[in-house]
Amino acid sequence: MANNNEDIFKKIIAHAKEYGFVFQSSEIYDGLSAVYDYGQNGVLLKNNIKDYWWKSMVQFHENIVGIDAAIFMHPKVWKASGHVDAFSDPMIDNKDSKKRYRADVLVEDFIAKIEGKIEKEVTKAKKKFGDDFDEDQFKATNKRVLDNLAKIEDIKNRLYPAMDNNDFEAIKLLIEDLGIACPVSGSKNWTDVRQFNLMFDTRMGSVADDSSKVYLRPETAQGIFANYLNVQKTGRMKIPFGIAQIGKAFRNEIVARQFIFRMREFEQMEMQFFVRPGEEIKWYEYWKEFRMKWHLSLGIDKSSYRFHDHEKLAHYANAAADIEFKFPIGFKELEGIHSRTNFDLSRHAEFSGKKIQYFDPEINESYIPYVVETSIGLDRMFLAILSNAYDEETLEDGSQRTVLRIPPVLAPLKAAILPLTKKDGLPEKAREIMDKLKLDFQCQYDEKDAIGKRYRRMDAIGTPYCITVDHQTLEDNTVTIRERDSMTQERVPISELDKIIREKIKTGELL
RNA sequence: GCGAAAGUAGCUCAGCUGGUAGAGCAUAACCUUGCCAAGGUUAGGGUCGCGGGUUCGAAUCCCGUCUUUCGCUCCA
Repeated sequence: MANNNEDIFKKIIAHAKEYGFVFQSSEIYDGLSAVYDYGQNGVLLKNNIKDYWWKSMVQFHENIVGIDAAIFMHPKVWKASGHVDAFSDPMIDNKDSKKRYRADVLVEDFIAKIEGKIEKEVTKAKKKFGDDFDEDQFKATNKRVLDNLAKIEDIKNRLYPAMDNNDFEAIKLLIEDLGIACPVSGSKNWTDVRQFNLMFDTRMGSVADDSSKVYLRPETAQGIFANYLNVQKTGRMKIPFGIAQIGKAFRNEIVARQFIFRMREFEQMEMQFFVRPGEEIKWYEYWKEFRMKWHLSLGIDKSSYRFHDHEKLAHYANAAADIEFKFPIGFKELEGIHSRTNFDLSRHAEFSGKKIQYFDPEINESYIPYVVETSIGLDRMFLAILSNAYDEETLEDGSQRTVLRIPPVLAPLKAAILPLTKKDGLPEKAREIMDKLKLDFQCQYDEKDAIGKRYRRMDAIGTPYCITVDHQTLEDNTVTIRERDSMTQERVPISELDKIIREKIKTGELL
């Protein structure tokens, strides 16, 4: 069964490439690891997902507005958010146990062990000498203690300068010299010390010194927090209100795999909702429910979704849950709903020196707003839609077709216009219809190959409706409209087409 | 990052122990048919992932490298 799911996942990846949804980046140069491009159909699907999200969050909520912040931000933003410090530690791996440690922590643990030895000596001596025992004097005279203290001094004199200078070779050498072994495997078979900063950085301006270093944002949220005052003031926003954003973020993952599930460059759709302190849990519950409703509005089976409440909370959160989706690779995080307290805004107030406060006239009080965040991975949503839609159907006559049952509102193409034959004026008539419909819908005209084959081509990219122009069309201006999932056809007047398609697409749309 | 496997046309693959690359499907043009893919004719498309070595000669053997897949590890 697990194998079966893996196979399906592989098939979906192959299908995504074959039909122009997702290509590996720079494929002609052997590809770039964990970076992907969206193709001619992929970009349409992706844009439709964005649109569906944006409408439900911004257009349908009077108290939510959008922004589009730059990817570059002032470096201090990432100091304030904690991203710089949390991810600049030197790490070392044990090759036998495959465990990873902070290199400096390994050394400090070693120091702690020596300190433990000293402590033991002291306790022993205390027992021996009783009340007359002078600890300081003992430490200053006992040889074993002195040796150990000198050793600690020695280690510290090597460790801290090396840490300050990011001299990883020196740290590695220190670990080797001290003969530190892995607590799990007991082995001294270490990799080099490496720094894993999840943030990409680059230089701004021409001077290549440290002061011009800027990061590619590892999350879009900070662009919202940094603009909180701007938006609240210029938009005359009253709490509770939200700021939404769709945009790219970048994380230099050590291991990024599983197709577009984990990429180094990815896109988030986030909304930060600012609330009165004490009301955050109420809103947290509200957004959890609302976001789940949004997913279910696409008509995907309920059993494909579940909540996963976090037990271990991040430093900034007081409640957090994931919406997980049943990907072919198992239930995985698709969206996060987090109650972020006032951590971010307070930190930005502190680091920027600006007063980030909201005066709440209803309770006559000033406060730093609390934040409830909804954050969904656009690429993951794309993958969810794609893997849910993929179907290899065996028809009544025993033949097979591959069909993407993408919700019509998200489908790359809404309709295909197909003349039944290439002559008798049918192409001309079909072109007429195409020219009219393309003003409202993404359509494709196709006259190549047998009609059945053209239907299958459209099935493979998830086009929900095929409009076929036949000889009767020339007589009474009606066409057939063929539905992707049921493969049934109905005959309708050309003049009604745009209305009918609009109505059909609307089915299942949110709110 | 560690370990294992793989990489030949857009896709799926063949090419036996080294002798200078093939099929089916797909694509394009034309003909034929005309409501659920795969009729006919023709054409385009590959320095066999990349680099190096061995050899008279490498898709084939060796080394390195890149990418992918799986397992481990990581994932505020």
